[in-house]
Amino acid sequence: MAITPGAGTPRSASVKDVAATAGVSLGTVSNVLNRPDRVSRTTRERVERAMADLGFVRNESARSLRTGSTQSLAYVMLDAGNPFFTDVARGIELAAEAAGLSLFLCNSDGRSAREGAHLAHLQQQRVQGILITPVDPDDPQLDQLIERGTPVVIVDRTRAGSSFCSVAVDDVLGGRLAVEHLIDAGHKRVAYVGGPESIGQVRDRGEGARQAWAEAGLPPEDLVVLSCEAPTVACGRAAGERLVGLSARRRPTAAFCANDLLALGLLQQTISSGRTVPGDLAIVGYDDIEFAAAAAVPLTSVRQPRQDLGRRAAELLLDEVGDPTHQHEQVVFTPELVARASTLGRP
Amino acid sequence: MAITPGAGTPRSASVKDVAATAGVSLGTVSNVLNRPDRVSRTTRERVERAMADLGFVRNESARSLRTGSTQSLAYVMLDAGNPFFTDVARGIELAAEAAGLSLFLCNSDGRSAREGAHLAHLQQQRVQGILITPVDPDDPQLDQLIERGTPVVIVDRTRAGSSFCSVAVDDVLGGRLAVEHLIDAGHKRVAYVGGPESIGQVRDRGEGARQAWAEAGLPPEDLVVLSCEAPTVACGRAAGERLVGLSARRRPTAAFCANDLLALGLLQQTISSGRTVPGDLAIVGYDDIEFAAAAAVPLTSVRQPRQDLGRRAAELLLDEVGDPTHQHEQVVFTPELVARASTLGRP
DNA sequence: GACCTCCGATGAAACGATTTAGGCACGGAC
DNA sequence: GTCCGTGCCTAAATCGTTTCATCGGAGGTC
Repeated sequence: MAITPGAGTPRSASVKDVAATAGVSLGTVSNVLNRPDRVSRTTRERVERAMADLGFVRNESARSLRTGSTQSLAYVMLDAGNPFFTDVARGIELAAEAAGLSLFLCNSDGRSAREGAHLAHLQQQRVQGILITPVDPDDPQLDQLIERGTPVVIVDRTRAGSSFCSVAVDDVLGGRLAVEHLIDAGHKRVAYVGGPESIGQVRDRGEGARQAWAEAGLPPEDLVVLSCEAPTVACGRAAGERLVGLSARRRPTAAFCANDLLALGLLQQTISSGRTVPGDLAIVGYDDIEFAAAAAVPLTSVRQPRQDLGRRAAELLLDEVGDPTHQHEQVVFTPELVARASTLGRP
Repeated sequence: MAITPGAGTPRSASVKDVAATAGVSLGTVSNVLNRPDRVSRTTRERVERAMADLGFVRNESARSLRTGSTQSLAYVMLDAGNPFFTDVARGIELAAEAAGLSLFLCNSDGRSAREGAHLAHLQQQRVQGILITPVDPDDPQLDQLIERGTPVVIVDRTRAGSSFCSVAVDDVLGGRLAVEHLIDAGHKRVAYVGGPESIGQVRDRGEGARQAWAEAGLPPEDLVVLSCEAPTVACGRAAGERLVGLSARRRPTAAFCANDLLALGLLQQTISSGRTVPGDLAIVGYDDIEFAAAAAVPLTSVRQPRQDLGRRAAELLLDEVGDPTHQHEQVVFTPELVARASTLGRP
């Protein structure tokens, strides 16, 4: 009985094997792969046949070693569990696909260390470029990437200097829209439920809220700021409990939350504690994720063009990769308020 | 005035440059990188200094070409927008991180073509192994991967043969749990809102539902099956409209949905059309995603150990990669019903 | 028949890391 | 003084692909 040769690891066929099988030279196989028009039809078919027979799979490491470039981009997400970022990722993916590149998604999960590890690895992989929503936009590792030749585009964050392209949404405006909407509805005491101040978004949205409040001539102390540890559903619930604890005189009649996760948590806590939305508390969220509209009391929210955000970011990156005269650009999208039952229902 | 040398692309430093700068040979630099203990302290420090000065970044392509293996895994997700899969991904990531490997996430978005492109590319990259929730578990491309030496673990799906490891949850049991719960609550007419029958999960959960129904001795025609195009929030809403269209005599008093997205859509449609949950319609979902508990009427749902699913899958893959005596294994987790207000509230 | 052209195929030289077989210097033991 | 270990380092081969200068032969022209 014959013993299977090389039963250990079959180690896949190389161009050399293909060349031998097809009876041509190495260079010809490579031509079939990369410039099929330079090879005669009969030879090409013979080579393709050999590839199929041997189960040849091109070794991307060797290819990119030789050519000095890869066919991939990467997006380092801040939180893969937040639908906002997965929608952004989808926009990026569409652009990458259109350009014939593949996209790797990495999740930093809000942890600097994890982000750093991903970046180091991507740099070693020599990806064409990196899109990132950074834990900290001022992280010097980002500068180091640029210096060492890996283009970086910052997504949904901005940075003071301009050695990067970035794509973001005007969060100050978003904050204004939300609070103006509440003021128009007649609310005189409003809570701003934010995440930690370390997040630029949270600061900007709060700033927009304050601006709108001041312009309406309302007393600053009636815009109550609640800080949360993290912009999550659980923290939104906790914020709801803090609101209940306030005396009726000081209790806001409306809340603007820094994102939809917070808003959904707050919504749930409010309803399950027996109060009504928007009767006892009107709620505005931010991001307009799909679940916002699907909440049992559909959530008024500030919509960001998530997919466009991703697409535009990828386009900027591709331009930077392809065009030596590329100029860095800071794109700012305009958000839009989507009013739904959580602020519109009868009180 | 001096002209910046090589102003085009700086082309990063190689081990050769480091060796020249540090005044040692190439091999020594490699030793510093891979077996620092074999290098004297003074030499090592000199080399490390040179690396820092030159901004040396190891070229992973060259490394993996030479060593024949990479330091990465990949998870090809079916739908990155579904929190269920992002939670699974997190479990995988934890295991990968623990093993010192990096994880690439790819999103097939339910499209075979996209999935195929990702798989081909990953194979060319020579990733150590692939975890996948496939569009079609019987896709021959998966067999081809195995044949050509890339280990594959199937996640949240199963396959008849056993040339793969797989990790899944007992969906028949999950379906039973859901419907038994509704029967216990006294419902005599129940809808099963499923996705397309092409999805194994949808079939299995439906099968469990039918089993429970039959065992309770209830007439089969009172378990109404509604098929949806896709298991999404929008389709859940549409299903709600179809339910409303039924005559009061034929209209179910409860619905079991094949996943939480469907359930949330159905919940929203029901409430916004002026009916109550669970009064007019009790609802059970599946997956117990975070948003299920956060819905304004918290959703009863069948919980799957999502993160454990991912972790275990990654462990199986790592075992397959590392252990030549590896035996394929089909792990099946047990789901659990989490009862909440959407079935428990006063009618 | 000599010469030129053009197409297609060839083979060797890279790319940047790892690995392995050796080489050199220094010290200690006899 | 010779011999042998030991500790550190060097030099060269290698991984699989792409690229580029080159070569051979078929066909056309004078």
